[in-house]
Amino acid sequence: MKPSEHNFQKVLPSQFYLRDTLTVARSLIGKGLVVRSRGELLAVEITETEAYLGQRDPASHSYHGPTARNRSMFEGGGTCYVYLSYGMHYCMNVVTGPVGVGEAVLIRAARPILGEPTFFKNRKTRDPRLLMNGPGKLAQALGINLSFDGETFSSDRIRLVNLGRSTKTITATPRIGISQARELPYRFLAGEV
DNA sequence: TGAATGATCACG
DNA sequence: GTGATCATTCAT
Repeated sequence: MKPSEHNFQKVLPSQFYLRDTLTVARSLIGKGLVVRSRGELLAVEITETEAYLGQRDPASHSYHGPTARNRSMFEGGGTCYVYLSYGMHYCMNVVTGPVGVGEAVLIRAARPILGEPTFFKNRKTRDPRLLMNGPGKLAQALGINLSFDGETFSSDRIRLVNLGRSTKTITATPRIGISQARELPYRFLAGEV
């Protein structure tokens, strides 16, 4: 389907986010992320995610309970949690489960659907492979920053939608860039490894 | 392989 | 208040 034929109207229902976090992480592969940035509509298809299981997961920001930074992780399924990573990159998460639980899915990578010229401009690269193949790169391409923290994924500004596609193969592997619980296969990718 | 770069958090 | 750590990226 050409980008112009998308309407991005099939917003994911709140029920989507209330399932088990690993299920949500897997289900987000192939879904559409739509962002309105300075009046321009941007859209990508999610290709890589990681689950962070809250207070039972030592690698999760919410492992030690609520803090000023992770506050939005506890605000319930469908909330957007954005944080500054390594002092220079933003990373975006989809909160899952009921209010107070503190679980979320990190969006790690995607492929462009709409707004590609803006993505290249934001990323300052010419190589399509380096456009959004990492959480910091994805956020930079989409213009995500802390002002999106606490937003809900059914808003006009940022939303998650069903693209009506099915992803044939989804692979699970260990998570990237963590030092705790490295062995757990909580990372999900579209396709084979 | 390591520098960049700054917020966060546990600890005392 | 302090220092180790960090759900990363990029150039070397």
